[in-house]
Amino acid sequence: MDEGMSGGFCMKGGGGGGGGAKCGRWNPTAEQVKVLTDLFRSGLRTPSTDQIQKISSQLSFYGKIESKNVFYWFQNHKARERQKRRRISLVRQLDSSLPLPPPTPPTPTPPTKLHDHQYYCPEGDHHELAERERRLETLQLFPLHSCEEAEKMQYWSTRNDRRSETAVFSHAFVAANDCPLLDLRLSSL
Amino acid sequence: MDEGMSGGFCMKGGGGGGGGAKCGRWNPTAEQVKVLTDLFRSGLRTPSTDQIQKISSQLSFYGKIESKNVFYWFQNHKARERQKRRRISLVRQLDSSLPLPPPTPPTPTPPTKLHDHQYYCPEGDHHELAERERRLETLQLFPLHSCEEAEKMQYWSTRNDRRSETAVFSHAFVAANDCPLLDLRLSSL
DNA sequence: GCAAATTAATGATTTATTCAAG
DNA sequence: CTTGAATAAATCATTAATTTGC
Repeated sequence: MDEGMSGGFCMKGGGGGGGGAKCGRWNPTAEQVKVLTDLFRSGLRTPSTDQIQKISSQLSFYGKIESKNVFYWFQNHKARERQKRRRISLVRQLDSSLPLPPPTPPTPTPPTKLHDHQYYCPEGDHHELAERERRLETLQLFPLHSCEEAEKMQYWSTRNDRRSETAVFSHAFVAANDCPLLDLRLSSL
Repeated sequence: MDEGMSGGFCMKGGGGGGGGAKCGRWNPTAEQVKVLTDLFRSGLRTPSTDQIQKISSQLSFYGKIESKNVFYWFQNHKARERQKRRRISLVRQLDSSLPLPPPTPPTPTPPTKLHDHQYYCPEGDHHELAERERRLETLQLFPLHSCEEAEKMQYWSTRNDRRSETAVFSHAFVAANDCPLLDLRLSSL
């Protein structure tokens, strides 16, 4: 069951920089994860090559890391988030977990406290997600969990802004640690 | 902003049967809590509307209760279990800073085409830390036995396979009590 | 022993995300 | 790019435990 401490890093013996074996799998540090998560949460979904290199470079400060690790991390994280959402939607396709206005007609006292909050989705007229969803069903084994463990910081986080991209980088790093605070802006390339 | 008023809803009038008295908020009975807890432990995390209604209906046997109470209970319980788990899991990242092998590949990776499609799949074993983290939490959460099955069943029970749902529910109730041994199967609705 | 005051649990709301659709 | 759907996290608020003084 153990993750396999891996008697030691086998390193990718194969082709230079190519043959990644299961031996020396990247094991991100907490700081690295935090930075990546913050970047993701800040809107970064598919970093460009340049961005990946910068990120990787800066993250190497915290520990061993390669560009591809960054690339994979984003790809996996994005995919996993999607799957999670899909599964949840599936589970509640026809329903809506909610305090729901009791379908039970005879409710002597319709609580005034029952504000029309979020939950509310009576009809189950979901789109034709059925197909793919049904297939996903069998694939899902575990509930869900996200590595969103970032502390709640006052991110203005404007995903739309192009500036945010650069700002995001700095910010993420600042949040992660107070050490390097490097600049990953493309302009600084 | 408008904080002062607080909830400001001492809504009374009690629900149907209840009679006035403590109507500020639901006060679950021991039996109700036991059933809910067993359902949770059986893997039920986000009950559907139908499930909520059934649970609520059956739990009303023990005392006053509403659907939303069930909904909130699961929300809170799930969140607080996770929270508890998070507190404990401060131990991680044991090998964050390894001396890393001397021969750092001169060409970590010339990712010139990251955006096109797959980077380059070495072995296929590239997962991020999220997986490890998730597994850890899962194990800690259900140290007793495999709850994975229950969860799987839960997800499967969406629509195609109702037997699973039945199984989960029956299981929970059987374990929960010694009294009514109620049946929450959809078919029994 | 009881009751007011204080603390701990936990039910109920609000807020901030994320992905998806238009 | 904007809006919709649906949480999960964070927070608020009330009830039950308990502590303390008489």
